[in-house]
Amino acid sequence: MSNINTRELSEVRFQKICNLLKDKDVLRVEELVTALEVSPATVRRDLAELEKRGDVRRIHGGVLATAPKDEEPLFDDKASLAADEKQRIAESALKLIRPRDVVYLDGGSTVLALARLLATQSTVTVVTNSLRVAQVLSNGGPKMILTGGECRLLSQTMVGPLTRAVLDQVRIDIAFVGTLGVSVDCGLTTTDPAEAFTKEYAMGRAARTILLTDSSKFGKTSFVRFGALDKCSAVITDNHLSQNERKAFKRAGVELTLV
Amino acid sequence: MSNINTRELSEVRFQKICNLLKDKDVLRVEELVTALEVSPATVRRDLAELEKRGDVRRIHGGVLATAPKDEEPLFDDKASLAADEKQRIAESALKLIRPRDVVYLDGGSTVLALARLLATQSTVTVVTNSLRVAQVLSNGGPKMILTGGECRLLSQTMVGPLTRAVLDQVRIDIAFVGTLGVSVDCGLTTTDPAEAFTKEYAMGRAARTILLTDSSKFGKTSFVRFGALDKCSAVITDNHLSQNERKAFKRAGVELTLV
DNA sequence: TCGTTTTTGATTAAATGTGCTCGTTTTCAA
DNA sequence: TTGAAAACGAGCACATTTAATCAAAAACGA
Repeated sequence: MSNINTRELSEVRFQKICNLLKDKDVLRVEELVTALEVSPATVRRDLAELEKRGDVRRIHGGVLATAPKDEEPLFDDKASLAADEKQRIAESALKLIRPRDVVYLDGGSTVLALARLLATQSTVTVVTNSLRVAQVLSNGGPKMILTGGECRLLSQTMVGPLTRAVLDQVRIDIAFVGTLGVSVDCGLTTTDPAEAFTKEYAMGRAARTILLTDSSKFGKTSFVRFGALDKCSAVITDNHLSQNERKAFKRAGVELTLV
Repeated sequence: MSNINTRELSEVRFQKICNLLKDKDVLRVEELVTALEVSPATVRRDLAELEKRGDVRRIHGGVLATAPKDEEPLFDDKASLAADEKQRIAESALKLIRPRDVVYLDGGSTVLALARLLATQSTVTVVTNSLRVAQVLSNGGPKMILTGGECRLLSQTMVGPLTRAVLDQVRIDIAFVGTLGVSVDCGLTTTDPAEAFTKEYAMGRAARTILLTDSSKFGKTSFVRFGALDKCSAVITDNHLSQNERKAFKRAGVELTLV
């Protein structure tokens, strides 16, 4: 009576599929058939359900993990992806800050690494639209001004036209911004229009803008553009950047700092 | 005398099911039948009850442990004091909010309790200058707008003239503010001038202002005044308020709601 | 003791999940 | 562009699970 009971519950399969997708971000239906020991029809039904939930993205012949690369990582990334690179980039960026500078810090994990380094400074003033930066600096350190604005859950930032109200009233010496995509063709891009608005506006208010981004973002293009490359006084990234990309950006007249 | 107590009370079974789910986060109905030595019908009835309580999630063929909700590492200092009173005050305040209201939430632990109750609402819009409120609502819930401004470490709020920039651009239906002192003579008082400025400014922008404060603040006077009592449409406090204070405020024409 | 209420177990019809077949769509190479 | 192979979705049959209903057993109060 319980010999057929070896069959798993559907939720367990869902879980397994998601775990398999963490190791290998594309799976064929046939692979899942052998891995889960169920029929192709069941695999397809499972994938349809998971797609409906937004956990995977189906393609002909298989399935992709959602959030391939240019999607925004959820705010639990902390020290996960390229932590070493982000740390080195942040340390390099710190050298550009002078005493008593007013520093703008954008959302994004690389900029957040810079915020951690600033926690012990006290002469600079930090202006930020990032709640995570605010959290890092909320135990003391530099004087901090928040931009206000509508709160965007995914990135934990304050974005949109309302941010202009505060930004209009401050002077920014140096702005550090991150990005989800940077390419020679499209410049700087991100997913959310309101987020893009605030990035662009803050850059416009700053005497200098420094782009901080790990090399994986190069050549990527996201949804909304928030500026051309020439808006950046400098670009700091890690030394895993491919030769092709280095040449392309060099031709475009962008000065790269690789750390 | 319990002659043949072969049967357990249902609550005992509930407990056992929950314990089993801690070891193994998915269980078949069949497993529970053998583990608890009851009929499938009883198991299903138990699961239905546990699901209604929110302790488990049923699926076809079995049951899942509910997602272990991320516990807030919230470093609650004052929030633990008079927690019951604050909770009751917050619950009473919640009734004053109508669907689609724009709600202003001030800093302070009593108002923070109200924010927690609003975390499941989605029709209201929250405007706040409190980073703690932002943290509570950062996992979803109502649309949230932050005022921006200078960050005050002690209270984890955004204060000062810069908050005006955003506040000027929003309409507030109902504002909930806390205080450090409330007295018939001096009205509402707090320690920090910049904090006082923002409280007063937000109150001026709101159609209605509700003061939420536990009874220990009555008769106290702090450093900076941020408004008279008649600026509040209502005052909600706990029922430990002394008779003397009740009379004094009644004479001053303030309507108190005691919970 | 009796009658009532609550809980449990059994029965049955409805709902759900799975694997199969079959016609259609997509992909890839000629 | 065209044709073959692979992949897909829809419908069907079969097995399992579930909800609804009812009867029996136990607990309870008088």
